[in-house]
Amino acid sequence: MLFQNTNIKNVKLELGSLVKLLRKQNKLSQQELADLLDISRITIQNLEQGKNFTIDTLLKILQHFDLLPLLHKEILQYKEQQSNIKSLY
Amino acid sequence: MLFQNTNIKNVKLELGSLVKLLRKQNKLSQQELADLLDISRITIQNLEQGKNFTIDTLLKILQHFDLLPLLHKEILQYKEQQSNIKSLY
DNA sequence: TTATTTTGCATATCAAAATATGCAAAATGC
DNA sequence: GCATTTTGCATATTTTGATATGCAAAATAA
Repeated sequence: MLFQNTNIKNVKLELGSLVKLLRKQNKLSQQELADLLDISRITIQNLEQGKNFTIDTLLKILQHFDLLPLLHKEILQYKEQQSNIKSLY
Repeated sequence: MLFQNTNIKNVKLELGSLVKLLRKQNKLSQQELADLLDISRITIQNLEQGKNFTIDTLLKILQHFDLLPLLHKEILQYKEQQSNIKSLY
């Protein structure tokens, strides 16, 4: 499609799409990834399809693909940035 | 503390800390933010304290502070980047 | 200080995420 | 083509996130 408008539903769909991409690039089936993370295949399936899910599920997956440090850094940087902005007033 | 080691628990704590920062900068109480998003104060309290929570709760909060487009963009960019890397092999 | 607001935490209940199982459709490999 | 693997989806059950309420501690304001 031409563009994606930003709303909660689409962000969840994109997150699901990203997880599926990472899983495929690592040549893992839903069941294999589920077993590695000690969660069920259905949980991964629901996440990949844009259903609601918990932050623990997402972070377990990101951790497996070594993306937790990157996310952690982004959060810390954004916090730092926000704190600095406030101090200007 | 000197540095934060990256694990799931700490990332959840940082996310909670970020939400609290955004809420305070906008001079909202937990109850006021909860009312605006039609969720309960306890849900926001748990998120801010690093407990487990759903992606819907987080995205509602980010949406309120106009951070959904930024997150959406980051996800799309990361997906694009990953796809390009794979095509090199 | 004192009064007011906000927050943290406990308990209990409700709603929904996570799970288990089975099976058909789709994708993959031979 | 056929066999195998993977995925999607349905139903039912278990687990847990979300909620409501009350109250004490902490923070804020007066």
